[in-house]
Amino acid sequence: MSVVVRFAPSPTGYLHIGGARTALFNWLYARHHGGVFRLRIEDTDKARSTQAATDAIIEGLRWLGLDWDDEIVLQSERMPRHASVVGEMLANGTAYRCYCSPEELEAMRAKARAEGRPIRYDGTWRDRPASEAPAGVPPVIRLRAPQTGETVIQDGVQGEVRVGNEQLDDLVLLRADGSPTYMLSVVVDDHDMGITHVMRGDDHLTNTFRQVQIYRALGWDVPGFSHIPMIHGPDGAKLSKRHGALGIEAYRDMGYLPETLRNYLLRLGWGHGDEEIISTEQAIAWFDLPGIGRSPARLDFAKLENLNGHYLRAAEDGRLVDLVADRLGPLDAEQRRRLRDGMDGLKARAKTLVELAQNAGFYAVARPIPLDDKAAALATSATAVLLAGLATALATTEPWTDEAIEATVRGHAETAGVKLGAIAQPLRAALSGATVSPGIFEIMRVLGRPETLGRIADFSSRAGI
RNA sequence: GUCCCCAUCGUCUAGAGGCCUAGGACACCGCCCUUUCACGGCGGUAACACGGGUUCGAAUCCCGUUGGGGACGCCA
Repeated sequence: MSVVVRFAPSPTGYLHIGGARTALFNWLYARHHGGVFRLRIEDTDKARSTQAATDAIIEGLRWLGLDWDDEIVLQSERMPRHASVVGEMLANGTAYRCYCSPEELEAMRAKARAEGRPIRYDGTWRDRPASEAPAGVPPVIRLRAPQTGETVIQDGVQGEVRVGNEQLDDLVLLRADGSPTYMLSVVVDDHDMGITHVMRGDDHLTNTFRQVQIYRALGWDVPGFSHIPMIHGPDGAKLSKRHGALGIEAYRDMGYLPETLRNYLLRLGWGHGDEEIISTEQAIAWFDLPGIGRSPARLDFAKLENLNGHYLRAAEDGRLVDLVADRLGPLDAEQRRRLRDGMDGLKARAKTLVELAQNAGFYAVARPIPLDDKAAALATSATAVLLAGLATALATTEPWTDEAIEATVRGHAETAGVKLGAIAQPLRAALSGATVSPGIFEIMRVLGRPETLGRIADFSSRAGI
């Protein structure tokens, strides 16, 4: 049987990190099995759903590189179908009308809670004849669920999970206003879309029992289920905005690469021996249910950063120039050329694009370049004299390569009788405006002779020479 | 309260009864490389939650405890 899976977010917020992982797992599963990955927007809650959220989810999936197959299904457009299914259930007796008011239900729940019984609908209208229905009260439609025995699910991750049917109650399928509930909609849509395997967050595990009951009532085949553990914040508590329940676009803005997120999210709750750095191609080849863990995982930004550093170093220079340019503002051809030529030294020193852009700034500024406090402190008459001498030597250095430049600098340090470090730091300050930077020989090569000499001259005049 | 799930270094995990003196990665600490900071290399600290079983033998199986998490809506 070919695999058909789906990602079904509700557009009440952005694509958060847990949702992104669920989407990734489903996508990987589909691609691994040569199946189909579909996207369904569960927008039946009109009050909370927004177009902006839908757009953000779609944009997030695109950015992550998770492409879906076929048309996007909007659950709201399928409401007539949901209602008609309930009509059939009403006709064959697997569902019934309930006229309880919200107040009655609340009292029922409060009583059950007080008496330590399971909190569930007591079946008041399960067998009452329609003739007793109160006038003018629109009913909800409830599932006539089995009251004895147990409901069992074979979960691809959690194994066999069972619960006594007395724990479950007659859930609402259709609201008083005629709109379908989530429980009903998911089942009907998954069935109609031909979903063979449902993979979703652990928080849905207990919902699954109820959904299975709906499948049974309808006489439909039950799909496979796999419930993946949730992602917790660094402190082990539920993910909050403070930690990481941010939209995926927030991670993009923090300077993480999509391939980093794919790799990191994959390893959060899934493993393949000791493998850590896993390309997407490799992930598709390896991903399957048995590798998914059963316990919840915590978000670890330190590891995310480290991984991002890895992918930054592996990324193509041209692409990084574009990404950095997005953050630095409009760049001219010369600035882009410098960034590109200096990218090698730059990318080894950054964990995120934010850092990369920050560190690359000195290549893009015009003379005289700004110096930070530590760099400015190095601009003394002594260092200025040292650099002025170096500038003279640099004026005739040929060819303008790292090696030749290095030889000139080392030679000048020797004739001046100072250690390389004594000349290297002020030089770094003059060229980059900071005391931390890529290698100075590389910087000079990238900057070119005129700019290099110009920056040194600026530094000297700043020191009053 | 009722039900369900989970439990290996600080974190992510490897481990499917003997290969475990518990492996890898991140983080942390040393050392090396070195003009700074990184990168890289080498080394180190660090875990089977607890208590009972089962077994010749348990991180691995069973039961309980504790601790986390989740579900109990006319939300999804």
